[in-house]
Amino acid sequence: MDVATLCLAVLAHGPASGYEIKKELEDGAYSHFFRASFGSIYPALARLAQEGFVTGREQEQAKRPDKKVYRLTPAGKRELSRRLQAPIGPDYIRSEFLLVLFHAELLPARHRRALIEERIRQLQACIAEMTGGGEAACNRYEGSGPAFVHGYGLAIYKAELDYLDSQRRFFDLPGANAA
Amino acid sequence: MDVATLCLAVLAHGPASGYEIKKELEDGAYSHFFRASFGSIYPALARLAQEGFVTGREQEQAKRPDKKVYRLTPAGKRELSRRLQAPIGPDYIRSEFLLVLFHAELLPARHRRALIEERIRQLQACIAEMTGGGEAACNRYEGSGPAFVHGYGLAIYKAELDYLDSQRRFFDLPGANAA
DNA sequence: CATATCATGTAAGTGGTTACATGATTGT
DNA sequence: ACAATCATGTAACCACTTACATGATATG
Repeated sequence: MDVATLCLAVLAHGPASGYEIKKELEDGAYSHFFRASFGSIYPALARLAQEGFVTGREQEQAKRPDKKVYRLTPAGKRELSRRLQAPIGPDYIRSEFLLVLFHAELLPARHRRALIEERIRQLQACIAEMTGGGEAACNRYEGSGPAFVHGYGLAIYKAELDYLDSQRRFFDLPGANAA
Repeated sequence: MDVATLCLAVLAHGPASGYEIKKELEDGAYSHFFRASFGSIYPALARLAQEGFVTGREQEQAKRPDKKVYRLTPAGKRELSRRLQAPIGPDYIRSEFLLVLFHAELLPARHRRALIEERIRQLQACIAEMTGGGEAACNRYEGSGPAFVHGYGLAIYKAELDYLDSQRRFFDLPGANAA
C-alpha cells in the first residue's frame, strides 16, 4: 500500500488539499500507523487526478496562498474499496529505541535511564492527547473503524507504559563499560 | 540507523555469516523491531570489513557451500557503542492492518471479521513462541537488554490480543455497501 | 522428483525522503 | 526582527528490495 492509496483513504473522510493531508498524517489519527512527506503526496495526488480517482479544484483564499482541494470521485471511492480489500502485508516496525536497548549492556547506565525516561514522557503525552476530550485531532472521525483503531493504539501505548513502569529496576542495573 | 549498524549489533552477540545474520533478522529476536534483506546485508558487511570494523574469514564446510564468518574487531565494538549512543529517531510503524480497519465501514463484514481472526491467530502464535521455553530463537540471548526487549514485545502483543478479545462485538457490526 | 535449505553476491528497480524554490501572513 | 504557518511543486538523492546468477545437498 503506497502513498496514493493513503491519499484516497484520507480523502474518503472529506475533501482536502495536499497540505491538509500531510497535516493529517503528521498530527492526526493516521500518524500512529502511517507516514508520508510532501514529496510523495503531491505527485500521488496529481497522478490520482489524472487517473480520474480524484478531482482537484483550485480554491482562492483571502490572505493565504491558493489551495487545490481534492475530492474523491465515485470511481475513486470504488478504487479505494478495491484496494482496501486486497491482501494486506505484515506490519512494518522499525524501532531504534528497542534496537539500542537490546544492547543495553553496551551503554552507560545514565544513557539507558535517559532513554527510558524520555520514552515514558512521550507515551504519557500521547495517551493524554488521545484520552483527553476536546480539540484532539482524532475526534474529527466518526464511526466504528476509527474508534476501533483509536482503542487499539491506546491499548498498545498503555501496555508499553505499564511495562516500563513495572521495569523501573532495569534503570539501575550496574553501569556498562561504555566507549 | 542503517543495515550496517544492525550487522554490527548482531555480530556483538557472536560471529556470524551474512546468511546467519539474515536468519536472525527473519526468525530471531530482532525480527520484532527491525528488518533487512540479503541485498543490503552483504554489501554492508563488505563495507564494514573494508572499514576495519569486522573481519571476514572464509570457512570451508563439508557438504555445504563455504561461508564467510564475520566477527567484530575492537574498533568495531567501539564503533557500535558509539552509534548506539547517537540520538535515536522515532519508531517507524506502518500497519496496513490498521489502515484497512480504520476504514472498516467500507468493507464487507465478513472481510473485517477475517482480518481480525487472522490477526488473533498470528498474535497467539507469536505469544506462544515467545512464551514457550525450549528451542525458541530468543533464548539464545542472555543479559538484561534482550530480556527487557523480549518483555516489552510480549507486553505489546498481549495487549493487542486482549484488546481484540474485548472488541469481539466489532466483528458483527452491520455490513458495508462494498464494491 | 520437486522443493527447501545452505550460501554469496550483483544489478536493476522502486518508493520513498530531503532539500530547494517561492512567497504572503501571522504570531512572538 | 525572526520564526512559524500556510501552500505547491520539483529534482536530486538514497537506502533498501526484488530478481537474477550459481550450485550443492537434504527432505518429503
